[in-house]
Amino acid sequence: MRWDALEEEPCSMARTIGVIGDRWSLLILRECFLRTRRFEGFQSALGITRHLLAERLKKMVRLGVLRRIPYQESPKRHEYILTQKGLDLYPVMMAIVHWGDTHMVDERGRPLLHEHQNCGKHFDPVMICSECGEPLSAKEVHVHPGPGARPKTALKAKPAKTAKARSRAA
Amino acid sequence: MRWDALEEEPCSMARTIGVIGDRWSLLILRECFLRTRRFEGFQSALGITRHLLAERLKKMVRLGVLRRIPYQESPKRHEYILTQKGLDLYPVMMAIVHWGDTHMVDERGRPLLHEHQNCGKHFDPVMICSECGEPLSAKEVHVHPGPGARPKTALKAKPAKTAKARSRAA
DNA sequence: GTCCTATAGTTCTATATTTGAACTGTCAAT
DNA sequence: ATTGACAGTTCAAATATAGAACTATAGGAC
Repeated sequence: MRWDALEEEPCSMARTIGVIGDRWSLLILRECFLRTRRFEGFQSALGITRHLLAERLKKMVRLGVLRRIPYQESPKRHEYILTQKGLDLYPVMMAIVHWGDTHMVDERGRPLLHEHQNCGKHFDPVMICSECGEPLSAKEVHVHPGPGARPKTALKAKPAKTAKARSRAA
Repeated sequence: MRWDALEEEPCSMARTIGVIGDRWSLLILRECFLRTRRFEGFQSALGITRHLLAERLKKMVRLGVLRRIPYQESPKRHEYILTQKGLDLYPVMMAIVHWGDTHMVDERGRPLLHEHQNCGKHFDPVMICSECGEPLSAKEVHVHPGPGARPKTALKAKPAKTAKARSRAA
């Protein structure tokens, strides 16, 4: 499967993976949320090759996650800022960070603490049901096909052939 | 940067990306949450090559996200189920799906609807602050170094050299 | 005006990863 | 004795990423 095929899948997760499903895009977005805006900033913070960085920034601009805006003339320079669509990825980022904080920290503890300006406290992100407000767990959720569903087919339907079946066909 | 270097980073996001930061791992996990358990099930649902599927399953078992348990003897067959560590990825999955539902659907609407058994309603996942219960947005959160932080260094510190600097050195 | 630096890229080759297709091995059913 | 289901493994070819150098514009130092 090619990357652009993902965006056509009748699955919101596959489509989103087409946007953020590679490590550099996710790390670039982390930097965006930490207020990095410029090419050199991303490059030195991440150690990503300049080639790939240029590529990924272009892609995320094309997909509407980042906007490229000039911050000076002569020489022309631009910076990359999150669009609303990009800002909306915040829960994804926080969910990822929180899982890492829970399962991947070493003995020294968390690398970053998050403070909610609203209440002034260090917090963890918690995911709840929009309807009843209770925390969500996988076991309490059932899925149903929605209006954009497709008859049950594989991402790529293709019957396997055995060696015997092939030799028969030949 | 190599993949295994990610797991050493003093950043919960980088470490998590080392686990789930590639498209196939995420799609395999999607299938796990949709109750797929077996090799052929993953393969036919995703169209992933058998080679990579075997590889990724092994990796996720090694990382403690999946457990490989026998479901029959002769011939020996195993299935892959989520550990608690794997189940804890649910908020990450839901956040990804929800972003796709918001920003990547076509005119036909959502491919999947989620029903919360608790309240019986179709819902969206909402991320809130564990302390005050208010929904989170990027702008209301400040980050501070935690106990596991490291003095400010790049993922990979390496000064750039200009052509001139190089010819001087030669 | 020549050199040096900062910034934002582009280009090139070497290496690593992924794809696609075929092959292996065990057992049950026909 | 053959076929099919299942869970992989193997290998060549295509694609992506890493690493390093190069290009371009402009400001300031000398």
